[in-house]
Amino acid sequence: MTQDAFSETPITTASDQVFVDMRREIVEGSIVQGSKISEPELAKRYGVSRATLREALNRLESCYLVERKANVGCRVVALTAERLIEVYQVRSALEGLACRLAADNMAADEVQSLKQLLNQHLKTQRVKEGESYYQEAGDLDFHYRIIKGSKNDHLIHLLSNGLYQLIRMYRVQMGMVGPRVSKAFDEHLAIINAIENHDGELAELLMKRHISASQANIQTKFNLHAAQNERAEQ
Amino acid sequence: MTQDAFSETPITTASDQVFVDMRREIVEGSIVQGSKISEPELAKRYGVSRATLREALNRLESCYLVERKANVGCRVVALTAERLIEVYQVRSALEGLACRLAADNMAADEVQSLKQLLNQHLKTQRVKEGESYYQEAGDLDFHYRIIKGSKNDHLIHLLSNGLYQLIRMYRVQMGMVGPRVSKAFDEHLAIINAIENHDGELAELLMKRHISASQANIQTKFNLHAAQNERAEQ
DNA sequence: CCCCCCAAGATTGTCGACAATTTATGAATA
DNA sequence: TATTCATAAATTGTCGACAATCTTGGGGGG
Repeated sequence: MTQDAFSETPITTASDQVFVDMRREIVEGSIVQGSKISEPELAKRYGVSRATLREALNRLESCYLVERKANVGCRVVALTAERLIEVYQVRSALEGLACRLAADNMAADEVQSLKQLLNQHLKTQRVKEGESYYQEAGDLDFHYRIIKGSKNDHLIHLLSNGLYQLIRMYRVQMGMVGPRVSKAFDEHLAIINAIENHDGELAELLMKRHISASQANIQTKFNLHAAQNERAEQ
Repeated sequence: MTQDAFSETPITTASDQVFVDMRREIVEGSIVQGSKISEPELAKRYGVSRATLREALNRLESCYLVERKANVGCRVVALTAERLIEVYQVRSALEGLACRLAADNMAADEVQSLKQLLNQHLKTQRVKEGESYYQEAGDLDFHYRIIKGSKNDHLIHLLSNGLYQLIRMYRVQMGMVGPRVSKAFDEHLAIINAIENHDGELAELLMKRHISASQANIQTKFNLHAAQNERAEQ
């Protein structure tokens, strides 16, 4: 599974392409957070007309990566501590729900496949100790499968097309490569066990706790970042 | 508070106007659920160019009122029983969260104002017995204030600009004027009391239960509707 | 010296037309 | 008669240009 796991959009039209490209650049920070977006400039850069670019901007707004004001323009979302908290509060509630539903609705083979994936991640983790593979792609993959396991299309859309790009943006730009790898693995294991036992209540609780831990982890990095920036400005 | 309580968008541009107009027509059923949308036709009807109309369609898609397929077109969302369940599962989780946060973050005067509003609704309800005023506008108002009381902007946006138009669409088109009025009032009272006592856990629980009851109520109407339609088709 | 106002420049919103794709129509074949 | 394929019609996607709005810079008045 690639880093574009959550973008299941088949790219047919030109604005699709621009949307996907811009999304990657924003998430990775090539287009810096908080910066203003000039329509004529970017249209030229991507080699499309302004109408096509605006179509892409609309979709980026839908997934909270840019913000728009009438007659003023677009700017990339700013990664603040407050927003991080807000997003994670919402994420916790929604993914908790997804987890509870998955305990009822996930097919047996889906559960088995996910357990297998976890084991595979464990191996990979041992081999590439210290690498960010597991934390980045592996973690996303795990969460994504559970979300889909909820079988609630509205919820799936809300999380994969709505929140996760923003979450990834925080993770990538904060440089999430911490020592949480092994801990996260254990937490993942407990969650999948609860799901396998169809214990929705427990699964929800564990997922919420897992996400809280993840939030605390990012927040630490965030403060570190902020401190660095302050020092740099002096 | 009007029925447009959840549309806080100041209408500056032409596409804003089309967006608001179309949203009302879709929610109220003037543009029938499930029907295909012809861009040239509607553009002419609203007296704007296709570009402007498409801008509005993009926003309608963002709040789940229309669905889009590349190179095929737009159609109004279809009100199915499955979707109703999905939406209410999400609503329950999100508004439960909002309620829990409101118990911590709502200012004392906001709480007082809300209690006052409830009493006012009680009076109005007695006067206009059987009218749908309370259930429609009053209920929306109550929920909206709590959502805003969460002070979580992301959550507020997700609910008011995202879910509530779709919820209203179900309620309006199912003709929600039931006998749940007095029951709903008691439930609202219990919720606001929990919030006043800063008991977030209880407030969340009560809100989730309140929403479940509301869902059951709509679902009954929905089945009635479906039965009627079946009979009509024979 | 600061503030307000006005004009010039730049940016966004809107329009009509063209290109690309999908859908409808109908003739030919099995 | 049902099916398939090719062609025509209609719809969506994209473009470049114009209109409306906001921003910037400078000059005049307090």
